[in-house]
Amino acid sequence: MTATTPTPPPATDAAPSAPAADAATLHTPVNAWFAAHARDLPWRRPEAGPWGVMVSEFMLQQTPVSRVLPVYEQWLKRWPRPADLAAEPPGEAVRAWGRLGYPRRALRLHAAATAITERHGGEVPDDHAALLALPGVGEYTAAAVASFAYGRRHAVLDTNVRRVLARVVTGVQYPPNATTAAERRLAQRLLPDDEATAARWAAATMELGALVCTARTPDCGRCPVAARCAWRLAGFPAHDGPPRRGQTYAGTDRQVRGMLLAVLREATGPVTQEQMDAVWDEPVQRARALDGLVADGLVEPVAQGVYRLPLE
DNA sequence: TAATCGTGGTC
DNA sequence: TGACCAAGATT
Repeated sequence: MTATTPTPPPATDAAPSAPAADAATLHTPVNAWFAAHARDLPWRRPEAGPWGVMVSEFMLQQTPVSRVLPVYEQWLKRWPRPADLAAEPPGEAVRAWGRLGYPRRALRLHAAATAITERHGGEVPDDHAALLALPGVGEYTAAAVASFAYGRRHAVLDTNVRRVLARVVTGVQYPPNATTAAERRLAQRLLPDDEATAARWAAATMELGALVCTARTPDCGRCPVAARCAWRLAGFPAHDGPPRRGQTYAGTDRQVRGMLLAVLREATGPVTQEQMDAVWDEPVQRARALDGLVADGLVEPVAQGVYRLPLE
């Protein structure tokens, strides 16, 4: 709703009366744009392999690329295969997660590595259903790994793709709050028939959303399908539905959990209650946050008033 | 379905 | 300057 008015594309790029966007007219320009403008991200290089792709997908859940890059490099160097990670205590994954946020992802990635080692011979599965069965892998991540790592044909619906489709095809500024069946049908309908083209399309639409068709200030002048964008052709109508609920953070349990876990991460061994009490002075909320961390398996009680990152 | 779950950068 | 946003999953 507060997005800046998009930059109009140069007149030469806009066909006078372009037809509405459809699958046939979108694949070629979007994939060509991707070929020319894709970022050189480490998990896109051949040497990353399926495990590198999976690690990146876990880290990128709700976390910007710029913050993932250094941690990704450390992880892949330290744990080049799933079995390497599975061989260490889950607490080491939590510690190495650093400040990426949502540390349960570290725990789930460790659990996924364990499952891959035990059930899949140490190889990241290439099958969507097998991927979906892994801890921390939902519909998006399963499709992303199958598509990016193995070239499979899947609709990959992340926040970028949802926004691109909402604008280019549906003609609205933003997609709904939660992914709808209609969005899935649309993504499925737009998926190229050819497997390799579909995999490229998945990465290309994501990249287009990340670099050009951004949430706040889309740069239509650089968009390969601006001439056929339904939202643009409609005159950039503003989002009407209810505003997305804000993610307030200051003073919440999440903030307290984060501060408590930071104490554990930065310590080399077990930590005393006293050390944790020092970072938050409201005792009820502090206790609730710590209980939550223990319940989630992110913190392990060692003895009365002593805690550590989980060894199992 | 809606709430919960971190952290930091941007405008 | 505070609200919004960032390759979601789980319950």
